[in-house]
Amino acid sequence: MPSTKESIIHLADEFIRSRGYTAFSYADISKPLGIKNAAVHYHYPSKSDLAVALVEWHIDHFERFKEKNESKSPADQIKTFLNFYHSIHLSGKVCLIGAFSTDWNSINEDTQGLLRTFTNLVIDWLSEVLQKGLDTGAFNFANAPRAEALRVLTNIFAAAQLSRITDSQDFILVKESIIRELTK
Amino acid sequence: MPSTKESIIHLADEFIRSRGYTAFSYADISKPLGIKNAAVHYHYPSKSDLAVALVEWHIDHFERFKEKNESKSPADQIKTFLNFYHSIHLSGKVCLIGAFSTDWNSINEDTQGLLRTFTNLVIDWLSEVLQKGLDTGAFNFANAPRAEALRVLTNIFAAAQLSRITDSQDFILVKESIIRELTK
DNA sequence: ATGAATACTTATTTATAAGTAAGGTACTTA
DNA sequence: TAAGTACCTTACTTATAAATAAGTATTCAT
Repeated sequence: MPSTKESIIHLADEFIRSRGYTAFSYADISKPLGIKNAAVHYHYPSKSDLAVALVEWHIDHFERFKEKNESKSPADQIKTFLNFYHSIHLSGKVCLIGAFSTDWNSINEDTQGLLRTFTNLVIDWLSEVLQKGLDTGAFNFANAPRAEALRVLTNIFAAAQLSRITDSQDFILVKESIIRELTK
Repeated sequence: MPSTKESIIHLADEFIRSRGYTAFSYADISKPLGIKNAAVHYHYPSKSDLAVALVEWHIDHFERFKEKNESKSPADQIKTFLNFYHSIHLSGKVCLIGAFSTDWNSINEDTQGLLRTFTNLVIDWLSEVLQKGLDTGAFNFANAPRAEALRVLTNIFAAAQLSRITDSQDFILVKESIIRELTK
């Protein structure tokens, strides 16, 4: 059973990634938990403390994701990564990077700094996996690894955003074309 | 000299694309114009009326963009489109699609519907230009036109978002790799 | 000259947001 | 057993948001 503190983070994640950082309040969190908003302030005194804790949670989560998948082939690692975004798409949300990138001017410097760390962690991991796939002949691309990583990342996170609007097969079109292009 | 009504739209565009829809208020708009917030309500009774008007403005603007560039070659049309996003990147903002896609659950149905129209307008235009470039031999890609259009669009709008976070050459890396891939 | 439309202001309402001070309860450790 | 400490509630403050009702000034057509 998750602690109140964990439940708060979980709900904050839900709201930030479905409505945006400025669009949710402590009342949105306290109500479903059956507590008062002052209790949320007890665990996270300010909204930016909550934002910081959320990014930290995602950093931890991503580190575990890396470890869990490090023995897989580059192709399978990329597929697992894209499947993670597929589940985001199915939930109707966007990813943390997508959410906070548009909320950039509404978050404080600490959150911005941690988000930069997190984003570079993802880009660096993608670069490494793509490079490895290039070395083993599993992938085929002409870009520098970081450029290719950026293209994959921007494609997939923006696909999750765009497909909220067009409400179509667009996410799947993008996802499949990423795999096709990398392995062609 | 722009009318008050035009200035309001312009400021709303600034705020929505730099901070997000939920993060700005009528006071943010009325103050720099030297008017009262009730005057903003006079022109746009509710915030969603303002959102609808803004999307309509972007639709008009995009139609004019299409007309102005229709005589150009496919390669130049794509470059002009990417340069438009480059100016968004330099201004530190994101595009309308990027902004409203993360604010999706905070905007009303009318705005959602118009935004869907606008987004498909952009995707359809990109598809056509890409197809024409394929026919004339200027471009080279294996995807269906819509899939290729989606990849270009998601790459460039997410690059504008991502480069707010990483604060680096990442936007330019993505932009140049799009052109390189299309014309290789 | 007048009445209507346009473009506002003044003044207010209602609701919600973020945050805090002070207190209560229960469990825990010296 | 007394003092912490963790985890809350009650009750409040301060600020801001969206929206509206009613009034004012200016222009413009008849």
